[in-house]
Amino acid sequence: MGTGRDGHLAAWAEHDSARAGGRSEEALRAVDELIGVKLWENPCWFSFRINYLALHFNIPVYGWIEKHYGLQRPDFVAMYSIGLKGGIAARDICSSSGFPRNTISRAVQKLLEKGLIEREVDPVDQRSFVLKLTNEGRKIFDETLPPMIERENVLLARLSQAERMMLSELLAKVIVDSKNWPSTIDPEE
Amino acid sequence: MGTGRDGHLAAWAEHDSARAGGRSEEALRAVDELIGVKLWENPCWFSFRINYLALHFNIPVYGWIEKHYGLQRPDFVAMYSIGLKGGIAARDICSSSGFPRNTISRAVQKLLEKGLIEREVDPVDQRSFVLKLTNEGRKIFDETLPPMIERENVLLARLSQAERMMLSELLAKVIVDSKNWPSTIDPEE
DNA sequence: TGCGTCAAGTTCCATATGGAACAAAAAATA
DNA sequence: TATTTTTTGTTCCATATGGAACTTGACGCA
Repeated sequence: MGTGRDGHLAAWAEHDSARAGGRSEEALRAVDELIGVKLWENPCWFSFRINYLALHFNIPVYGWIEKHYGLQRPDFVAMYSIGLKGGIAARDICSSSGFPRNTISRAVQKLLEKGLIEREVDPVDQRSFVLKLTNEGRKIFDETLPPMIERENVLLARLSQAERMMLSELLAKVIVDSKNWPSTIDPEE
Repeated sequence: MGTGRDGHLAAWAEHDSARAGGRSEEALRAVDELIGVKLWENPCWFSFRINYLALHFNIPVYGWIEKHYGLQRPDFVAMYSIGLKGGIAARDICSSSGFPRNTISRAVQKLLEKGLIEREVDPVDQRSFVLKLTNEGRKIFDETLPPMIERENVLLARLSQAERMMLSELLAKVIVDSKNWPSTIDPEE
């Protein structure tokens, strides 16, 4: 664990050394005042950075998709998931995306109505359905990929190829451990 | 820029080398099937990872906060922002958190009603208000910090201290560039 | 000084969202 | 086998959410 036994606040203090190392005077002035504080003087440095980046990907990308295809975020997330791996069930989309069952249920129905996916009863489990993209769905999937990738490249523009690989590996290493994360914070639950 | 001129899909191909390098056979089996695909065979590797991590911080943390303090996400985000830097205005919370003006406006009013913050008219701009935590607000801020930091440590448990610093610096380097990101994807806007 | 434009915060309103209860099938248990 | 418990997807409903219009004050410019 490392930092665990030192208590909660130790992590903040330890992280201070990273602050001093990583921050240039130029960087301090480069960002908005409060963003700077949230970036450099924030005990929850990780969650702010993650959320800030997610935000600056999601808002433009999902805004654009809704405007052009009439699909909102849960709809597109479902379609994208099916596009990445055909034959999955709604439950898989839930667990990998974090959206609740009912939201994904609605998304699936909307995609069916629009003719972007099709489904048939899973032969080995009569309750659930096997989901696949239609040609129409695949077309949209293919069309939306480039602007999404482009947005990622905009965000990552300052990182070299080596830095991107390093970032990719670090984030993957964290996520691979996700099966060990308790789903709640509360000890008494 | 680097990858920019190679076109959109080049980034995916280039990233393939990272995949082969970073992924162990153990890692492949360690995560849920679809999560594995989204992690290792996803042209939008960055946004998935960021969103997945944000999710697994936000849901337990904000769920716990709402349950214990009756504050929802925008409320707490506003309070946390003010706690990090007193004297800010609502507009600052919007730009650093991505929540729209009306949502933050409601959050501020709720915090005022609960006596967690106080505000006075900004002397140099009669339209806006200077926001500060009350003692009560500061108390909640202090109480919520440890479990939030603890949740970060749970997520980052597999990373060494050196890896955390590396991750911290890489993410910061990306965010410092955020002033250069266009707010939209659409070229014709 | 007066006028048009912009920015901060609020209010209104349509709807997207998620919790909870539900039905049906599968799995577990006895 | 019979019975309980879990899982999958849907429906219902209260409400959180964000777009758009609005008010008021600041700012630019003639």
